[in-house]
Amino acid sequence: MSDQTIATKKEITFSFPDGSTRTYPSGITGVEIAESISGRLAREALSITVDNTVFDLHRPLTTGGKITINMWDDEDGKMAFWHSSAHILAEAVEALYPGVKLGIGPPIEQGFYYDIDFGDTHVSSDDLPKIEAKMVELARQKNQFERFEISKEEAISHYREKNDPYKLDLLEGLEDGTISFYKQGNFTDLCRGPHIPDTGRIKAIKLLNTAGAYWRGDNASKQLTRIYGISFPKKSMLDAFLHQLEEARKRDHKKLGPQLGIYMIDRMVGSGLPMWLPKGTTLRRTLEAFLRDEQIRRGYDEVITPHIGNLELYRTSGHYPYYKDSQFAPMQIDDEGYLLKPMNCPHHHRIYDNEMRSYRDLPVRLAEFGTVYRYEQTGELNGLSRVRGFTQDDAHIYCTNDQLKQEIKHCIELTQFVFSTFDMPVDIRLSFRDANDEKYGGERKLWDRAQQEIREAADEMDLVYKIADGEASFYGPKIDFIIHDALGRKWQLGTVQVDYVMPERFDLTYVGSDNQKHRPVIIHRAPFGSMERFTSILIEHFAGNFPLWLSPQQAVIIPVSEQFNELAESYRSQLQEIGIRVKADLRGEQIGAKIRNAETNKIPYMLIVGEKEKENQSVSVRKHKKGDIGSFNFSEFLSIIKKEVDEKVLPDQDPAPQA
RNA sequence: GCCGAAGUAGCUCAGCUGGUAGAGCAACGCUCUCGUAAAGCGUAGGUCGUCGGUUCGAAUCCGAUCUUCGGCUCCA
Repeated sequence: MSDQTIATKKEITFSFPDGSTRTYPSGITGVEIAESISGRLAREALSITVDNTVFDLHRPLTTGGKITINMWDDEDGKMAFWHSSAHILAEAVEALYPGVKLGIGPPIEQGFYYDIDFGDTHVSSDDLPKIEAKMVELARQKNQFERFEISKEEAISHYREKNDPYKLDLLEGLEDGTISFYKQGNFTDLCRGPHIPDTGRIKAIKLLNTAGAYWRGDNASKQLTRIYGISFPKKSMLDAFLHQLEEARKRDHKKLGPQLGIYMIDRMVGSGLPMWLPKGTTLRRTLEAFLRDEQIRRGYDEVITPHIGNLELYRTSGHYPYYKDSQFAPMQIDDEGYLLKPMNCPHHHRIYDNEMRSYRDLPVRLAEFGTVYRYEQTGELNGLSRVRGFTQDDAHIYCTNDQLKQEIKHCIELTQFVFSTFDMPVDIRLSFRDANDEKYGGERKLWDRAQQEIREAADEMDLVYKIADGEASFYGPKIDFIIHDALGRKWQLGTVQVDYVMPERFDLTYVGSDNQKHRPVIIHRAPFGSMERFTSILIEHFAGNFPLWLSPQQAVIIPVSEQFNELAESYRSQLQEIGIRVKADLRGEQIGAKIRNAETNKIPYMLIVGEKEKENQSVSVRKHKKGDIGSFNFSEFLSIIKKEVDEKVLPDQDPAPQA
């Protein structure tokens, strides 16, 4: 960069996001540009982006281009803010723990962290308030972030002197002439930047937790202490963030799941092996029925395959011994090795190969809710979302190369339909191969064609997508669906993957119109991914307040007193008759207690019956979280509730029946 | 697997520097027969995750181990 060049009389022109352009003398800084527009802009600006490169606001600019002055709401602004916060964290730690060695301290999606080698000192979350207080003190000093460039040689001797092996390791990968340092207060760090103008912008700081993290993410190298934190330009933003955290904590499926009777994990059965309780099973079977019906409508055939398979099957697929470390050890049966199945595909491939396939039969779409077992490391297990035994909503589509594009479209369409039912927005990522040919199997020519067709399919469906090079699986490119839940968190769920490798390995063929054998291509797809993981996300997405069609118990009948138990029973059987999951609460409790009980169990409908209802065959309806919605003729209510189930109405868009 | 934290009644939690466990809710029994988020009284319930050590004495101190939580690594 030539920004060190003293500004000449040259003029440079910037174009702003609104399309307007302005001309300034070369060497002008971002702050000065902001000031020329408004004082408030200058006060709140955090960084400036020129033609996709982000600069400090105090950096003299010598080339014009498209600029954005980044505020808190701009991604580039926020990243600079959190990056600068990480520097303050490091400054505070250096002040409190002299002699520590610093690793890296980047901004992340929500906040920042710094990896630090504390030597023999143990730092735990108990120490965070102290560090946090120091950070606040340093932030208040309003120290400027000063940038300077130095030679690689100087940088190396600086860190030799400080005896910091991590920074020296980082320096090795850097070119001379591109090395910059940033200094604020008493702290200097090797850093590419950019940073916010001064520490005073940071008004609220919270250190969240500590964790071990391997240097450079390599589990063979030393583990450093990572401190996570977040910071904001306003105290109120921190409060809102903490409130959001609290919300997420309340929705935690590990808490809500067992509480609502969805699942349990029992140490005698084994960790990572969840058991679906009756209510959870109802929920899961309802989800499965939903997807199964859609699949049948779309020409899938359902199959069922065993939970174990001969080791030979997995040698053929290549999964054994390649994934040996993440599988349960094979068992010996009559001199042969058997494996608890880690995926369903090989079984399905053998079903495909069971008969002679003609091009007229294709595509063959085999679907199975197939349970698989994988050995996950103990530290990885997490409620329902990371387990050792789970069920995939798996399917394999065997088709010709000419059918591929159409089939990809079908899969995308099904996946989108599924997520729209839950009102979950979806991001689409096309995961393609990168230049490292070593990583991939199958013919390059076929890959290129598949990637082309995936892209065409996405374009023809007017999808908005991102392309991620290097994210493909080893056997083919794929489309990943990343959904957003009600709290705005992102989860990668469904995938649609193209596979050229397995047809070769299993020698799968079909007879073409030319009477010659041809290779089919396989699409692996799973909209939910895994029933366990998807359920965990559903629980958190809805905070346990499931839409009526998914609720394990859809209604409870509450007689005002025991005198009306008979009426309650009669209503219950009529509701059950039309397929509603309903119970009558006939306990000798008071009505308020029964209602409270139903509310805490998140039962969508509470139907109160007493004298009035007995007289005119009506029902007083109370909705979960909404309260009393009035009285209905009972037979009228039957059709209302039936309709709500059939239409899969979501809790929020709920057109509450008017009394 | 690695770093850090935590495990007391079904649940939520109390139990100070060692003196052998306590509350609320839930459960069960009785009374109340009740109109939209907790009726009253009573009963029962714990070898304080497990094993070992220190001590006259351990929920409390030490060690090991298991499980869970927050991360790291991994994820066909």
